[in-house]
Formats: sequence, C-alpha cells, structure tokens
Amino acid sequence: MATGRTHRPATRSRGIPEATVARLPLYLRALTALSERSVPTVSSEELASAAGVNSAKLRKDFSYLGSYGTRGVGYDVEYLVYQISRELGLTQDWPVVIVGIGNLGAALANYGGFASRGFRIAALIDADPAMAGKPVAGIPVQHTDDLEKIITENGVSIGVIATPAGAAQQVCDRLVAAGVTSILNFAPTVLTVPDGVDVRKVDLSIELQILAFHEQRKAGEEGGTEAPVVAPAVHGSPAAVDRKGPDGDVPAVMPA
Amino acid sequence: MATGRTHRPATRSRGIPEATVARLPLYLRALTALSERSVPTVSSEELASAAGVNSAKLRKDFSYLGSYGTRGVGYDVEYLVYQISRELGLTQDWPVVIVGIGNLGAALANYGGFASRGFRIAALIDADPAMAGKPVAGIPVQHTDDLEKIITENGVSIGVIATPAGAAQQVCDRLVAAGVTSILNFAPTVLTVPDGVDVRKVDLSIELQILAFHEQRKAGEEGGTEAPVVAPAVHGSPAAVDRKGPDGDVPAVMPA
DNA sequence: GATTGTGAAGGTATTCACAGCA
DNA sequence: TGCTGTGAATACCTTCACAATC
Repeated sequence: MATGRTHRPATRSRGIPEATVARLPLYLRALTALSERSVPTVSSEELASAAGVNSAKLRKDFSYLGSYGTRGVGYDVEYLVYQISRELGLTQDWPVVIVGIGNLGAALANYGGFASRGFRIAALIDADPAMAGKPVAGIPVQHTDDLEKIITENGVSIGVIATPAGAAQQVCDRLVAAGVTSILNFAPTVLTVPDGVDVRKVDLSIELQILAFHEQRKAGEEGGTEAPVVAPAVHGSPAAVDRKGPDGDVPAVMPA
Repeated sequence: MATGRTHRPATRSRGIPEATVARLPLYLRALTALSERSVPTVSSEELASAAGVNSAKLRKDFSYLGSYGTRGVGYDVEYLVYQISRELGLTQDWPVVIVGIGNLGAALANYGGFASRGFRIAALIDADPAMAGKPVAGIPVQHTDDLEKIITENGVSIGVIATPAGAAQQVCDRLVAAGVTSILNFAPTVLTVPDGVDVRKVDLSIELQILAFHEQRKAGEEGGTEAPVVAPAVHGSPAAVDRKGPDGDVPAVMPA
C-alpha cells in the first residue's frame, strides 16, 4: 500500500519485512504505555495481546530486529522502546508539512500524537490567500506560493496532502520537485510519483467500503434471509455464456 | 488489518480474497471517473494504470467476481461499476454514526465522498453537552446519552469512532452492545471487540512512522549526504550474532 | 489481432511447535 | 520451569505466461 510505483517488489527493506515494519508502531505504542506505567519487563504474550496481534507473530517480528529478549523472562520495556524507535527512525525528529488546511488539515494539525512521536510540523500550507497568516493549532498558515522555499529551508522530506482530490497531484508534483520523498495522501486520488518516492494513502471511503462488504456478508449469512442481490439481466455486455453471477437486470449505476 | 479478533484466519470471505476486496474500492473509483467521462469500455491495462495496480493483478481480482470482461475488447464500464458496487454492498445505503465530533469528527462529517458512495450519516454523537444541537455539516450533534436509541432507531450497523483514545473502548463497547457490527476506528488505540465484529483502524501516526522508516533507509543509502541519522554508538542490529543486553548508553527514550 | 481468464510458479506472511537458554 | 528465537509447515498473494475467445 506504499511503494512509489508499480515496480519495486515491495520487497523487505534491509531484511525487515514490510508487514513487520507496519506493526512496529503498534508495538511501540503498547510499549510506551507500559513504560509510562513503569512496567519493567513484558512477555511476548502480554505485549502481543496489548498490541492486538498473536505472540508468535510478535516474536518473529522482533527476531528480525535482533535478539532483544531474555528467555524465561521476556523483554525489557525501555530497551525495546529504544530499539524500535531507532529502527523506525524516530530518534531524530522529522519536519513535516501539511498541505491543505481545510477541515481535515486542521484536524491533523491539532492531532497531538504528532510532536510526541518523532514528528514536528514545520509548516501548514494552503492555497487560499485568505488563510495566509491565520494560525491553526498555533501555527500560522502559509501560502502555496512559498511551498518550495518552505520545503527547502526546513529540510522537509515528509509531506502530508490534505487537499481536495483535484489539487492533490499538482501539490504532490511540487512537493516532490522541491525534495520531499515521502508522502502521506489523504486525498481520494491515486498519486503518480517518480521512483524513490514513497506514498501512503489514507482513505475514508475505501475503509468504509471494505466494512460494507463484510457487513453485507454478515447480513447474508444468518438465516439466509436477505436477498439483497438484485441480479442484472445481462446488459449489452459480455459473457452471456457460462458466466456465473445471477442475471436479472442491470445498472442503475452509482451516483458519484 | 481488520478482523474482529486475533482468531478468524482472515480467510477469504466467500471466495473473494481479502486483498482483492481491499482493491475493489480503488477500481470502483477509477471506473466511476471513466463513467462520468462516458467512456464505454476499458481494458485491464488502462484500468489498472488508473487504479495504480498492475494489470495481471486486476484481472485476477476480477476473475474472483466472475467473467465480466470480453476478450479482445475489455470491460464494459457501466456494467463493471454495477457489479463491483453490488459486490461491495453499495447498492443499498448504509446509515453510519460518527462518534466524537472534534476536529476530526467534523472533518469526516464534512467529507463529501460520504453520501455519494453508499453511505449516509445517520447521526453525529458527542459527549460534550455544549455540542448538543449544534449543527455540523448541517446535521445537529446529539448527546452520547442517546447513543443506544440512535443506533437502534436508525438500524445503524457501521460506526465511526473519532473520539480521544481514552474514550474509544468505552464508546466501542456501547456501539457493539447496541448492535453495531462494523467499526472504523480513528482513535489511536487497539479496540477489543467480540467475535463477529469487524474493526478497521486508521492511524495517522502509524502511517507517518512507516514513512519515517523508509525515509531513514533512503538517507542511509546514498552518499550519506543527508547525515541526519544520529547513530547511537550502539552496535548494528542483526548479524551481531548473539547481540544482547543493554550496555553502555541505552534509552533516552521517547517522550510520549 | 487484441485482450481476457487462469493454471502454475514464485514470493511473502503467518502459524506451528519445539529446541535452547535463563 | 518459563519464555524466547526460529526452522519447518502452511496459507496467502502476486506475477508470469499462454490458451481461449471475441
């Protein structure tokens, strides 16, 4: 779900599998909570359950980082927090810009977990001149015109796009041209970027649609009641032949 | 990344692999765009590139749904839109409640892609009495006290949690008790739910941390120009064989 | 000739289950 | 005895490559 372009085998980066990397933040969060409660050590079983994964997976994940546990005892909380933080690159802090300070951008700017976890908002950028200078989350919004300058002067390599879909690709291009190499995209668009740039996408409607899929299945399962499927009568289209799907009548397509 | 609890093999649901389900919304979005431009048919190659995946994968994905294409020609756009919508359960519309109307909740409420894609905001709910009655995105906010009533009366089965982390589990429990079986969680917490309830999680700081991981790697690769990595004198990670024990300088742990 | 649909091959990820160590 | 670390087994996903079909 990341990767700059279709190529790049999404292969494990430096020996650590992508799937493992995606779980490290989860472990880190659970560990941080334990650390705050001054818990000195934790077993794979306990930690796994706090992170919502199973313990074998967790141990395998940690084994990619090294042997940081003690047999018969468990893991030293502080030590693990440090090792994972380092592995994730959180021992330095990353200046981040957020582009598009609408409802969502403002929500992101106000999100507390930001500063506390290795990231620092270097700037908020919006295309609306009326926003310029207005403080959001205590940070004055700057105009898109200065985007390149802001990126360069602050050494920003991570950008967050929270603009409308229509503007996202253009903003992305400018960010990349200015030197950003990692992008978190909240706009509902597929971004095209050159090799070497990572894009991750967060998309509300995709998540909801996935839930709807499972929800529908649940409804259909029990009692077999439901009969939601309307079944199209093969339209001017294909596979009249051996095609499976029910037939009935078609579209009435989606809105937009 | 979903699934109710550790168990449930995350197995394919009704023959359609989870990975495929997660891509259907992507295809649907690309198809909808084509549909709006009145494009009648599309090849796997074209559609795949619009959706940002490779064409073999797309064809394989579609093959799980049925044989909806025409060899030598491609796919009928309208027909596919309909089939995918149906598969995702978007031919009905799902009432959704959003709990926690802070910055993020408001942003979600204002998110346009909502109504247009098979979902309808049935209610906005917040624990702050001062919010009650105040309209957000044209919908009056209701108080948490009425949560159960709202869920039941509207037949809501999908809930969105946008509360602070501390309140999330409790809200989740109430939603589930009231009949919600799918939850989209924006709070940075692991939710525990009974079997049969799906949870999906959207987490800004996790995404950023994953980006930071890759970003760090990039910096390390090239000529080392960047030189950002502070590199604790500590030993390398893996191959250090029997690596072990905190010695020398360790932690300097994360804030929170 | 073009493009789909799909077996088969190749990877990646998860889980099992137990040897090894504190 | 208790718990980690990890090979081996399994499950899942992606990609290849080509026969089937329009």
